[in-house]
Amino acid sequence: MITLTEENYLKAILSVSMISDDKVSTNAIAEEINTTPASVSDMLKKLEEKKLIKYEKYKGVKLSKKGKSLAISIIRKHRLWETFLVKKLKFEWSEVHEIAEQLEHIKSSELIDRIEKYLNYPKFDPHGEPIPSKEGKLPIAKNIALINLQYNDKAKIMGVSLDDKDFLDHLTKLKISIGTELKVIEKIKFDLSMKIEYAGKTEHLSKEISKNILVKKIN
Amino acid sequence: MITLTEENYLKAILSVSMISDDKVSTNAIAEEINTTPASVSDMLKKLEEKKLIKYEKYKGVKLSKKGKSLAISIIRKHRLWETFLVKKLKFEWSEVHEIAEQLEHIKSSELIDRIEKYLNYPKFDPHGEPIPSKEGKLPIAKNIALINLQYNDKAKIMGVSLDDKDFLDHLTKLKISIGTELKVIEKIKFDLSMKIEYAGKTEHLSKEISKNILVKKIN
DNA sequence: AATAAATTTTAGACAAGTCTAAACTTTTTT
DNA sequence: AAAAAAGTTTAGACTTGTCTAAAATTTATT
Repeated sequence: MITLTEENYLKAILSVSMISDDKVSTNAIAEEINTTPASVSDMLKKLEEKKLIKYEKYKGVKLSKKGKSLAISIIRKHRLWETFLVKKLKFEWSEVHEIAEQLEHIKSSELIDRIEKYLNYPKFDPHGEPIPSKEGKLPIAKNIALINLQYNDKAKIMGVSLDDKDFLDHLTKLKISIGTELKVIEKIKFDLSMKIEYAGKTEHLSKEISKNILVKKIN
Repeated sequence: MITLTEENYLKAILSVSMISDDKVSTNAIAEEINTTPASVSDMLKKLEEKKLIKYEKYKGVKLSKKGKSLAISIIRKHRLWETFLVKKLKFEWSEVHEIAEQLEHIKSSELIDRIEKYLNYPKFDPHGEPIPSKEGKLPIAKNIALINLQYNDKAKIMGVSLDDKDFLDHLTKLKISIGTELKVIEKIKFDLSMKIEYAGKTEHLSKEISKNILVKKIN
């Protein structure tokens, strides 16, 4: 039996390894879940014993096949529940993260498969993140961050990479959402902010914002 | 903050006190949640400290106002989730108990209120049990157990008082469900079993079955 | 009313998960 | 290549919830 805490560690390890790919450090995991490196060390021993990770002291950690598949199944549940909350229960996209953090630990694969069917097999969650399949494939969305676009580039917003209430509420206020098409009309080197044009208006976005918006270039 | 375990204890205390009403014994609680009386004693001390129960050593326990309202809110969540699972996700009534046991602990009153609205404010769950209101009123369904009917009585099935897979699957096989109308055509004193007639057929029900079927007399 | 039986509580131990402080490795700097 | 810094692990303590065995209390029986 795998505990809720163990599930959260697996998810954190997957999440960190998405960025850096290779082996994951104790400190990085501790940061991800706001705990101490000492606690992480303790837990890594337990996960190693359960064959959920490959772990060598002082050398970092990688998910095992079993661990990765488990972590992906939790991501799958999280994103399907978020989709359910927004599509069916009419929550705002900024409100669903915390609730989905709880729902993702409900143990019943039958349940999540039925939710998926009920939602008509969605491919993306409300933040534009891809939903892993039942078989455990985690599609890698290869969108780029808005901050990387150049002057005059046109793009379509595909999602966000930060699930934070303040951030999402701010986007909502700016009327920026998935599907919005935009054009970069100025890049300010000094603070890495940028001006964009969309829906007939112009807005100035700080780097904190543009870093976390995912886009696909269009022409 | 109230823990999952504490919630389960409150639910157990409410559940036991529904039968006997008065103060609840340590042993009865232990039996209800399959643990030892010693563990219950330990937990009662903690619940008393949190003012969720009124507890005197060796004298039994009662829910406080706060404790009762919490327990009822858990029942409310349980029954609404069960209704959701059956009505929207097309689960069988025998399949939903275990999943609802998990879902009832999701912390978000907004969520459960939206589920309630999404289901159009149902009054009863799939087993015929009444769903407490948001304000915490637990309607007492005053149906009687089928076993208490007399020879020639007619009745309509209003619900079941046991949420057990084998039991519910058995009823489904007999085509007994909520709304079924029946007539008692024989009562066997020796083993407390009975014969009933419904939907144009006759069935013989053991006391284990008829004890757990709730009915309302009709004429 | 005294004793036996049943019930309940306490004492002490254990497992999971966490933390701080100290010790140990690895990496970086000089 | 030694010293310093950064990163990681261990030791020991604490919390929550559990258990067994023993002690205490209440209830039932004679």
